[in-house]
Amino acid sequence: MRDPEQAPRIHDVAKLAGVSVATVSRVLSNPSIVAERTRLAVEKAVAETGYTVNVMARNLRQQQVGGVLALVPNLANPFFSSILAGIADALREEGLSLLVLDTRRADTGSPTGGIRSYLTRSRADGLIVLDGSLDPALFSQPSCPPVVQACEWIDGLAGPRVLADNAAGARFAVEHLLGLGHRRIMHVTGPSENTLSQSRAAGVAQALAALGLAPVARMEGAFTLASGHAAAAALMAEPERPTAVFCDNDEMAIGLMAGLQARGLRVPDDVSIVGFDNIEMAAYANVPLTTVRQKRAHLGRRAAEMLLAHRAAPKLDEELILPVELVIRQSTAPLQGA
Amino acid sequence: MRDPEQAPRIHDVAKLAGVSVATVSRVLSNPSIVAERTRLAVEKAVAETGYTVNVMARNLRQQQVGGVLALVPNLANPFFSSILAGIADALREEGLSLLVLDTRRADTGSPTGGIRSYLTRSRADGLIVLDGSLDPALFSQPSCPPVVQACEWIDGLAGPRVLADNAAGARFAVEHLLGLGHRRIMHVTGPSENTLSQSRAAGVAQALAALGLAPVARMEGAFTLASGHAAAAALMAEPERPTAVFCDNDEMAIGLMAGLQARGLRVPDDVSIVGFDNIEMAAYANVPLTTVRQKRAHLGRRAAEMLLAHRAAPKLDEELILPVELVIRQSTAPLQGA
DNA sequence: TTGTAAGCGTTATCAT
DNA sequence: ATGATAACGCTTACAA
Repeated sequence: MRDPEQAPRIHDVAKLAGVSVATVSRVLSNPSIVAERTRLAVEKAVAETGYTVNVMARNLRQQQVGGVLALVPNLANPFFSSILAGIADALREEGLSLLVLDTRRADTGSPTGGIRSYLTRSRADGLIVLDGSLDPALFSQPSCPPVVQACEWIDGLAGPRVLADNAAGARFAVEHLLGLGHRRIMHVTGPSENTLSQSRAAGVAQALAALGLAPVARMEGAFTLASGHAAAAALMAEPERPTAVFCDNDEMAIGLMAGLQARGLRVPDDVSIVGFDNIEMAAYANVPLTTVRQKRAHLGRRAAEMLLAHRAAPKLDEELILPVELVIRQSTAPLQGA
Repeated sequence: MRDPEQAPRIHDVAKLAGVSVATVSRVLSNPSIVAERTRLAVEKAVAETGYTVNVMARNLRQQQVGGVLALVPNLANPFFSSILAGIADALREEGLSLLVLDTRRADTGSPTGGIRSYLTRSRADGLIVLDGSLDPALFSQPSCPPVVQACEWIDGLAGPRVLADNAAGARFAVEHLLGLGHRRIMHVTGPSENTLSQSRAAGVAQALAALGLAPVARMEGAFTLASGHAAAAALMAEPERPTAVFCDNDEMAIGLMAGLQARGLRVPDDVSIVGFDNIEMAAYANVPLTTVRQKRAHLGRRAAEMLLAHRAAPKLDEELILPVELVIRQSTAPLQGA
């Protein structure tokens, strides 16, 4: 007899039901191909023993892991975690687990050394990469599972991607400000090497070029509240003070708003502000924030779905661009005296 | 010859190095017990083939999963995701993966049915539960791996826990308001069935009882910006309008602040507000928010460490209470005319 | 329709 | 110090 503390195995169920292990396996995975009599007997035995399949053993046999790994730059950042929520949703529907690796923290020690060991078919059935700053060489090993890039992307890494329409969002934001009569506009950007920053900068340039206007002042931030707050000082220092600011995300916009108000400027009376992302807090900011909405959970879901689709039928280099839209609130107003 | 597309197996390395698979395994897991000559030969063969162990096969053999599952009520909520970041950190140092399950979303369909199938030794080496609303019966199956409760806890589920000192935090908050002369205080709580809400309510009661004061007005919220915003209307409707509010988290405090200001009340001149959590946004709120700091990532890390410790030497029912502290900013001021 | 048995790729026991 | 081999628990040809 087996130690009753141990979890029952398929063998125990088979013995109890008086059938072979193969039949038990069939009942569990494809009940229709087994006779009703036997099926019932097996189901009874399963219930009695409390048997559940050993997922590890099944995965080994089927040469799959049963999980997808998401690589995120900062798990604590709500921007990424809401994308993860969408990914988790789509995966669960397919019976897959979500594995998470925080790339910034994992990197300590050897450069990309900590990460590399996770990028194997034996550890994940697929990869969803949310960190555009990773080395593309990481994904070139033959043992690397299929990859989908989401939200950010890596220069030099081909393959399927799901992105928000960053350029269009930035264009909408600046067009909105231009339409309100603003001409001295400042752009508070993310890090210049970040791919999101780059395409948003392109969108800003498009909006200006369409009206034949010169490029605007720029200030590089870090997507943080603190860097937005710091941008307030930079704005005050401009020889001709901007009347409107487009920030590459809502955190910087809210930080900027706080910084400007602390210096006695009013929003939107003295300065109009537009953000990007439409985080929940945007609607509850000091002055409700005009911003560009992107559906983060939906983006995550689409990325997961694309990964699953590519496992079945790899059509390389598919690129999905999700629409964004401008949400106008109270942080933007017509230029005074325009 | 083996299909060169396939990942190399330990067998391939052994053949190339002219040794047995056992020796290769030893070189990888315990190099010191094999002769230098052979070790070098094996290492050379490993490098040539690009071999990495098949983690799944190893896990099956060693009867472990190599990962810990975190059960979170809402992955998109930054409150939880920063705890996850701490958990992930501690796990990675031990070579374990972080698996994440969003319990609210997984619950769709059968009650707890979606979740139950994840709570097996064959799917996770351990569980970290961040959702106090789950059914304790879920964890009573014999096949359920070790559990540590973190942040929230489940009534009726014994076992190790890591909690912030919620009662003390609430007490600090109310003592602070009382010290400023406030007597008409309102408590905006989380859902009444939530364990956090309960212990914070206890802390509030302690602070009042110490001064022989009567219980304060209460308004039940949902830990969301929107519910805080809604509390503003409730506050205005009170027959004797409160001069100070303690909110069970910062989101509600910020929502409330926005709601009050929209009604023409000033913070802290007309109403003082204290929050809980010290989310990053608290310092950048309209009026920088006085709040109770709890170190979320640290809490997550301690929970993971406790889980790992219990795997080795289970000392049941350990309960770790982490200190919290009051961070005084500008949203609280002495009672006018006190 | 059901049973037998060969793997999946390791690690660990037992010899040598 | 090293090699042969039996597990780990399951799925899936192939046989019957």
